[in-house]
Amino acid sequence: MTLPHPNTDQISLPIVLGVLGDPTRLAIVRYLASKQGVPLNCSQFLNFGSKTNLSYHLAKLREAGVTRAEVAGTNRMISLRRADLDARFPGLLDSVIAAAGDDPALPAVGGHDIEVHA
Amino acid sequence: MTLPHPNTDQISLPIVLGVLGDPTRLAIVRYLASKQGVPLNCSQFLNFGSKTNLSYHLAKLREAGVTRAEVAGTNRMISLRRADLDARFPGLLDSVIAAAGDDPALPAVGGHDIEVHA
DNA sequence: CCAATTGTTCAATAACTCTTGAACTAAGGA
DNA sequence: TCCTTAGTTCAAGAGTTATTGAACAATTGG
Repeated sequence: MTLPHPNTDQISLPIVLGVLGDPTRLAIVRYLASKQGVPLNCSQFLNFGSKTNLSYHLAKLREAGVTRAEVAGTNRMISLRRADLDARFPGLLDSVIAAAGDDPALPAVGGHDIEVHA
Repeated sequence: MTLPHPNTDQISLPIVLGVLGDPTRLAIVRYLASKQGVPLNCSQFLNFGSKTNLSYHLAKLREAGVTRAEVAGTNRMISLRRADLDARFPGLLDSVIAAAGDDPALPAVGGHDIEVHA
């Protein structure tokens, strides 16, 4: 029941760059980075289009080695593979996240905070 | 007769990442970086596919703000916009180039050195 | 067991990307 | 002037990507 992930040495630079070259995915990565290593389930960022589309983009990120998805019941806990990416491409993720933070043209880091009781 | 380039503040992160997420263009960038700021004309890297295709990829790089192309007679002198990219996305270009340098799966930094007399 | 919740997979479609050859423009040199 | 050299533009093709709704699987809770 575990989902397929590349291991660290299989992560490819052009694939990672290509995957990050999409505004939706960049926003997802930025959102994950803003949560400082806490894994999150998908429903916390349903701002990113339809359910199907989010699933599609999360699969792209996972298959590229940018994120990790762990199955927890009916949820998938998504986290950034910070350490793996830093080991493979030192400084890359940090500079991308920093650059994304400055860019007002990007979709805002959405994700409603969890509210008990709506 | 000058070709269109974005100015520094128009350079977009997702576009730059998308443009760099192609092995051919990454190889071109890597080649330019290896020449340390010396502008080059196109014919020096005709290893990158057909003439048309090289023109296509160089236009992508230029339009994204990654390279500058200056017209010099019948040649175009191509250079990396290092300073502009560093100003806009600090550390990004360096980490990409460093990462590309380690990746054996990427096309080699070709570009035949200019030989007088074949 | 039945229903609700989470997320994936499938099929379809519109849009975009890469690649090519042929035709073109523009500058330089004999 | 005519030929060559350097690149671009055009038209077309194959292939890929992003997006959607419908149908599906799997877990949790009554």
